[in-house]
Amino acid sequence: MDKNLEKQIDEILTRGVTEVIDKENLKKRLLAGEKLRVKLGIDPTSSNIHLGRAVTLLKLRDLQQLGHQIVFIIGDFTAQIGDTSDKESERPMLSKETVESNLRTYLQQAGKILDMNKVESHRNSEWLGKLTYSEISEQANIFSLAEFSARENIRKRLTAGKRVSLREVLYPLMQGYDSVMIKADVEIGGTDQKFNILAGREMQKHFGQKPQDIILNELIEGIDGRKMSSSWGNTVNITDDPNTMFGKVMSVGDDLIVKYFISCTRVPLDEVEKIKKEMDDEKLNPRDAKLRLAGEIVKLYHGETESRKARQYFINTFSKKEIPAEAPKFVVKGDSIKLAQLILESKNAKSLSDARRKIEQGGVSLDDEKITDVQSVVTKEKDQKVLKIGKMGFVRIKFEK
RNA sequence: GGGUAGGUGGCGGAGUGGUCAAUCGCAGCUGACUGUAAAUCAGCCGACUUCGGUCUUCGGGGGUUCGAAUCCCUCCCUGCCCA
Repeated sequence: MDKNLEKQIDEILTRGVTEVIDKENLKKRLLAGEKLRVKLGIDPTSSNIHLGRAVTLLKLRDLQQLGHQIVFIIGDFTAQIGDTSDKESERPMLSKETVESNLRTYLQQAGKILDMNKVESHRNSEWLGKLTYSEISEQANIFSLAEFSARENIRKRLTAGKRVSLREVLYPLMQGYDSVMIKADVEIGGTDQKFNILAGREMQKHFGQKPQDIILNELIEGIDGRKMSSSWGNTVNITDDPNTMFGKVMSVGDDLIVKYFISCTRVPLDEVEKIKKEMDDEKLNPRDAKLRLAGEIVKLYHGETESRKARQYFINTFSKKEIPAEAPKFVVKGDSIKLAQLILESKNAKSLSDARRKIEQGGVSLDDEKITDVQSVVTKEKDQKVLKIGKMGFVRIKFEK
């Protein structure tokens, strides 16, 4: 047996993974060199792929590199139904147009991680839209109401007196039927998907197939420590520009460093272990570990050069508080402009009142000089000077006729 | 079908005729501090303003009143209980 392959497989089945069902079986099949069909359900409810979702995609990449067939199920049908997994409220149904545009951006972003030429993909509207009432009834008969109401997120809402629609209950059936249609060997997803993915096993058995194995990935916390989710606005998106991405990772709590290293990077595990140990022994400053982490993550999505630049930018602007060399330009037509207006137009405030507030509160400085007069006017003597708004906003002012 | 409770700012949730642009918590913003865009602390947190004020908001529409988120009518939506 190839020792190296076995090591790789072990890593696939453990790194950032919370649970594998059925582990023995899956490991055996992977070792045997079978080409497995690995399913990922994509829910085009939001177009941005964030680090949390990328955990799963990275795992798929590992599998793809071993020669397995990745199969995307695009939930264009289910997206219009709404999933309940780990949601505290009902998800809205989405229009066809939104789903389509989300999908396009999703696939483009997924291409940053996976070789999309080798990915097979299907839309579940292909088959779900054709099912008849009697077929749906047959499938619905596989499950009982008790199983559904026992799910934590459903039960919580039920006891809290929130509405749970019948429509939502159908969701796992659909996801499970997807597995049947593509004859999935393995399905991958976040821990929150456990129930839905397990439903796939039951469905497959019902239709005379071997039940799929399951890899459940760890869910990672967002920059505010809560679960990373688009609806919380605490995500690091893989399309974030290098500086933003770097900064967001730097703002993550210290206790998440190791978890991020494991789930969001492919830094060798023995190195991660070393970093953890050195931090525990206080030989390594968590800040430095985080600098490395941010660098690794940015490198994954933007490449080595950009990663190095982002690191330098961060150190200069936040640690040394320098004004960045490449602040975005803002062109002013004419000879002068009101400061508040300038802040608004350069998108550093959401309204004039907001801009005024920032000035009053001492958040605005021009050419290293704090300005607190709300009525200030910027004249063209300040051409090419840099305006700083808050901690992150920089604008180089350019006057033009 | 019967009963009942509701719909308030990004979210949660007070307020039940004037002192309400509306308590409070979360999110957000600014500052101080810090290795950090973390934590903590302080302030801010509808829009516009010549900083005196002005305008638009409490599910939609209509009404009563000097005056309504608060009272009445009507429409729409939702929860819960019973069938």
